[in-house]
Amino acid sequence: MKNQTETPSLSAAIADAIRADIVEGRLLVGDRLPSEAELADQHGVSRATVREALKRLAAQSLIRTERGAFGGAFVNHLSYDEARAQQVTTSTLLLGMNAISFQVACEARYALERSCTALAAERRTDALLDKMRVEIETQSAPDLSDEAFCASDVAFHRALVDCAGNEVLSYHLAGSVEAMQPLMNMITFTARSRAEIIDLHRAIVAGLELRDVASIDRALATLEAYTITLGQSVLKARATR
Amino acid sequence: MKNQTETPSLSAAIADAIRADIVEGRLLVGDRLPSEAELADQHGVSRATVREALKRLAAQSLIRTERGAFGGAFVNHLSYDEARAQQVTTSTLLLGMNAISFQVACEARYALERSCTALAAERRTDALLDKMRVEIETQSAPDLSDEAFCASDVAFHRALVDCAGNEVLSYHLAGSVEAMQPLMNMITFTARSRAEIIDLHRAIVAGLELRDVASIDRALATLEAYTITLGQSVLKARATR
DNA sequence: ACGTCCTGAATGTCAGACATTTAAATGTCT
DNA sequence: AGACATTTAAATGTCTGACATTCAGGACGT
Repeated sequence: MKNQTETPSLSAAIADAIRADIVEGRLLVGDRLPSEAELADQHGVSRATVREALKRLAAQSLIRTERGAFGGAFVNHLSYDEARAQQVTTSTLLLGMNAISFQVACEARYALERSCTALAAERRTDALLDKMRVEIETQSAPDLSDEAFCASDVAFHRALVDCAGNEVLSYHLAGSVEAMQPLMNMITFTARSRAEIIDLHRAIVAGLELRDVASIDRALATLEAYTITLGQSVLKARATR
Repeated sequence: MKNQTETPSLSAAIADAIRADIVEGRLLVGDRLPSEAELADQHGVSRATVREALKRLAAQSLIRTERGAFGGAFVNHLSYDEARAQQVTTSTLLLGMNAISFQVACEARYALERSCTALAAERRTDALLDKMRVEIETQSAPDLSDEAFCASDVAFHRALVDCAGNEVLSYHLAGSVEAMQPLMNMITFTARSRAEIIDLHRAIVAGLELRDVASIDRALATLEAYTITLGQSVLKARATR
């Protein structure tokens, strides 16, 4: 939690101080921070500087501000959705900026996803199985765009991880799956490859229904290998272009 | 990526616009943004508003600013360390704010961690095994504080996930393990429980050395069950207090 | 009792100023 | 020509004071 060996800007320092108050429990969810003018007084800086600090915290969804009488900055209740959205933004950028091979990213993604299979087989509900079947139907439409196919694919895997019935696990896994979407979007899915993927999706649903962990793991491993070959063919095509 | 159904503040809107430019590739790593004065002109707002927008982006490590001549705001290269630090902050807050049972968090953590065992057994290096042995030594010191024990525990598991030799996987797993640390810190480790944990750590190292995936998984499952009982005893003690 | 207006406190925005930092241009000496 | 000192300009960081906007709650009148 320490950085700034060089010129620590005041607004960053104030943001760090308030962030520590929140993370370490001195400020609780719903608490109201002092007004900008009061914070400026307390820290001996101008209101503009305090505002920059507050905007930093708002960007991390740590606080929320309300206008009007008895408004102000409040410690925000971080929901799973907000947290996942931030995680996805960060992970997406990380993948996009670090010259990560498609293979490595894919390997990580499916290794993570397999961590839900045992729990998912045990706890899957009919509602989630139905959702997965609906997505398979969607994916089977012949005139579906690549983007829509990818989106449905994400929704399918999202439902799979939700089967584990563990919100924390869902949060982590859904985030890592969604973060892969930009990489997946570069793949053009032929009718042939879509059929292959849909077959594996059906195998996953069947495995969940039978509570057969091994068959789910097998389907995911096959899906991983197949996705990697698809990705490599894209890269090869790009190289010879 | 859409929000603000209500009063979209200008600084938030400008931040969203620039963020989209970065995420969607119109601004590349290292690119310099226009100066604050130019951005203010372009968007028809004051410099203060632009600065608040830039601080939001800086809080997400999307940009970095440099002072002086030919300084400015540059699209930041997001490193694994920065990304993990953010992920940890977000996940820690999420766990702290959502009344998550220790059991659920623990279940998720170990489910995730087991996703690295197959690759780790295959790819573990002597250097990482040595690091894990050093941490076991550290944990064996009788006069170690609970915080130091937890810190060494995190370092041990960090080395374990690094054994998988996949940076992306390490990023996700290390983040989820570190995010658990505040919850782990509430446990007071007796000499007895430390010995138990250290034994399991030894079993993990032995399993890695023999490339015996099943024994690693077994040790992790035992560790999970044991950690959950420790956590529950803390909660029980707290309830009767 | 009920709507209307007013008021006060807070955030959101603006304009202009000054301080500080830093690389590059310029000048100066050997 | 080369090494060093100085100036300069562009940029961020900060401060000040002002005004706009929002909104709960009270005062007021009907």
